[in-house]
Amino acid sequence: MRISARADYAVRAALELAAAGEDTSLKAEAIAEAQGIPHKFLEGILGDLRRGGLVVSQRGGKGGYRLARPADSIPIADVIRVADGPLVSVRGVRPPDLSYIGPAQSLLPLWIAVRANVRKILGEVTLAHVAAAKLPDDVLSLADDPEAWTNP
Amino acid sequence: MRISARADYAVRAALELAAAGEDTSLKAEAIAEAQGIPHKFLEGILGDLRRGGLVVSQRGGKGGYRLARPADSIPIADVIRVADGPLVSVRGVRPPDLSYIGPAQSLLPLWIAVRANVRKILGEVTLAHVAAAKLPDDVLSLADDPEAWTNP
DNA sequence: GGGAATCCTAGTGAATTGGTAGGGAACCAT
DNA sequence: ATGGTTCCCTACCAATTCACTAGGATTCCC
Repeated sequence: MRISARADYAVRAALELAAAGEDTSLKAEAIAEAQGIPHKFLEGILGDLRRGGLVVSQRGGKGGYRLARPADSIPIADVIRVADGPLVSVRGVRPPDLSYIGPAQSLLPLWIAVRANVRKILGEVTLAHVAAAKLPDDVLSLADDPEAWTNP
Repeated sequence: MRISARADYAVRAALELAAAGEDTSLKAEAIAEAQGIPHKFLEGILGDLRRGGLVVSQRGGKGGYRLARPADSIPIADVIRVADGPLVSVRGVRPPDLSYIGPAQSLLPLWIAVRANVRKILGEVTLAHVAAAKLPDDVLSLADDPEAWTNP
């Protein structure tokens, strides 16, 4: 289960905008430098976020990007979907569109369960949560287990 | 969050072996046909499973592949790791090796929480569970929610 | 108008993913 | 021991992703 560079970069860029405040706009170059993201690559991602309605842009001398809505109304899941497509996919198709035969039939509900769990977390946590370093309690309790930080 | 074709194919192949029984061996071609997997591609995956100690192989006329251990002792997570590397990764690196700065710092515990949740499910469910279509209750209850089957 | 920034298109190269091809090596039965 | 069967290995191909570059058009503020 791989989270792509696009998704990671998109969330980090959105977090910079969240930290700046809803009515402060940042230039793509400033975000790129702050987060160590290739700046032209980031421009393409910010374009996706704009077309997805999550940020608004302004050209010209005092231009830049800012969030289109309050940071506490934007779940991480929304940012990932807009920048990178479906939250969870198997071979590029989303779980309900899969079809398995024989002894693999119960794989479908298994993937669905995994997706439900991922949705629960990424749909609950907002940009405001992460930017303020105040994750919800149920998420924090998952990350608090030292076991969760060990390798395999 | 994408589950690769390799991972999906590997699990499905292992499920065919689990359904066949621990001491019946199946030919790669038979598995490929049963699950609709490109057979030469599958051969490579089965080689990984063999090198990972999950299956044993036999060449020659009555050859094929069979599970190296009982199906109820092989979690799905093991199959995915052996065939496809780390269970969850961000941009190809596993969460504990990431480092974030500024307002993105709390992304790390967030990914850790997501990974912990995925591990919990895929580490608990075994090949025997899926092959017998008898998922554990906690997994089943996640998949039972009709909400979990809807698009975004 | 001029400068500054976004926006759009397009192209390049490396790495990964998904898939194919051919042949060598081992095994079993006759 | 020979032949057929099957695994096993290496190499190759195509598409996609990632990272980066270039150039120009558009829009905005001063």
